[in-house]
Amino acid sequence: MKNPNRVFKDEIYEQFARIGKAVSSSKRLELLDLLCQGPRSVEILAKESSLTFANASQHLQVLRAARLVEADKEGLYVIYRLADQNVCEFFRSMRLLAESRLAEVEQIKRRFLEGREGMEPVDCEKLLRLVQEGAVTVLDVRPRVEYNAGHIPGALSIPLKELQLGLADLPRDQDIVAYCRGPYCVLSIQAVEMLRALGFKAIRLEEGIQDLQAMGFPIAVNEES
Amino acid sequence: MKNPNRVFKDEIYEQFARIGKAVSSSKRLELLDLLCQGPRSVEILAKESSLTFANASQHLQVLRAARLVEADKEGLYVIYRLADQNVCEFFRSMRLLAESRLAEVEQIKRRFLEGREGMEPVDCEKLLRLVQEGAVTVLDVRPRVEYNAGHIPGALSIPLKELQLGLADLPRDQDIVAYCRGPYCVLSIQAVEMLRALGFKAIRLEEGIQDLQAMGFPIAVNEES
DNA sequence: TTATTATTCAATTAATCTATTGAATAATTG
DNA sequence: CAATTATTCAATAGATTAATTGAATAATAA
Repeated sequence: MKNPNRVFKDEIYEQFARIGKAVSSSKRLELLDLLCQGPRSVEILAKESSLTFANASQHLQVLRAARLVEADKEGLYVIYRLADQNVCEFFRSMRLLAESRLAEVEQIKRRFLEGREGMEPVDCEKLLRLVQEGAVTVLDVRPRVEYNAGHIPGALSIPLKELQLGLADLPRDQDIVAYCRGPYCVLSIQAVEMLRALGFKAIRLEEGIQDLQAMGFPIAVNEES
Repeated sequence: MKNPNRVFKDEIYEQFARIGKAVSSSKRLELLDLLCQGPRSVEILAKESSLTFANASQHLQVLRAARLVEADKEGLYVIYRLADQNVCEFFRSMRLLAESRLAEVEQIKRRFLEGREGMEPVDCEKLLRLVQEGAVTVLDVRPRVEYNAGHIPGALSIPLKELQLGLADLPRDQDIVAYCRGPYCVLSIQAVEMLRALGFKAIRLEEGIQDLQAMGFPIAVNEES
């Protein structure tokens, strides 16, 4: 039972499993997905993922122990961020694997969109065509910090919470394509529903910035002030 | 507590976590790694991973429940295989993430190779050069079935177990580059040690077929008889 | 200094996972 | 048919994990 080859393999796969264990909880995956959008404080992460602070903090520490995220204290806040961009790509490949292998994902998505007619998203190739024709306004409804960290070039930033106030900036005669963090972020769905109710022609882009980036589309960044 | 957006997110991330749970055990990762080399019976998988049959069977069923592997009964044997090639790529990206983020992996590898002088592997760019110069014999020491499923073009197949018998086919005046399943498979290390003890000039390639394939190198396949 | 705020720690409980054992099943062979 | 072989199932004990609660810490503001 002490064959050195066996010990070696056990130790190595045990290390790989550290990554697996870190991503084996739905809440940690949600936190990781949020962190793919940019660094955040525990407080914000906890709110966005409907966790208590203590609970979010514990999950973040598990992610940190697996070296997927890092944290720095900035004044009163602890700011967590991805340890590096590969983590974001790894998360994405896991998501894509789940989407392609687990029929339940499609099912859950369909059930959620049930009764919301015309919520079928445009895909990003089509968006690109529309943009090039100049026939469309692209609208980023994520919080402003996320827009600053990376957005579709030329997109307008109106966070969902401020949408009521920002209506004046939106054209009534053009299609509006709203996007947010990706297929499982509901901000763009809410934005489209709201805009339609107000008489705008709004449609939804399913992909988030991470997806577009991975697909090779250009991304615009605003320097932090 | 029944906000439909929250329910949707919980359900979606719970699905993603199915993949994470499946790869959160070191033994399942070892099984998955083996299956990346090709389909196997429970018996063989159990032996290679030092698990009891019952235990291997249970782990394989967990992998199957996450839809990462599939199984078919062929006569007396149940043959497990990867559900699709993306699973192999996902495993590889997880391995690369662990290698880049977890210093312990490098440490364990170093400790294992300690005392085995000159076991530093050649990298595959260098191998390519050597092959093109015709100055080298490439030796695949994996079991014959794995060789048949995919190997380096022009490589000689002598499974480690048959190496003693196959020595006559090996040149004494040329470098021999042995390879196996990858950096955590010890077959090529054992082969190189054995060959050196017998006076051959042997070196090791760290990468396995999966890595070479992912890097875009050509792979040769023998049709099954 | 005290109070406030954000985060972490510690202890508990409930739930889940792992390895182990031995029995059950199912296909094949004698 | 009985025996053999490969695999799975079921039951258990031990270990690990997750959520909850309330207290502790650490930085800042009053």
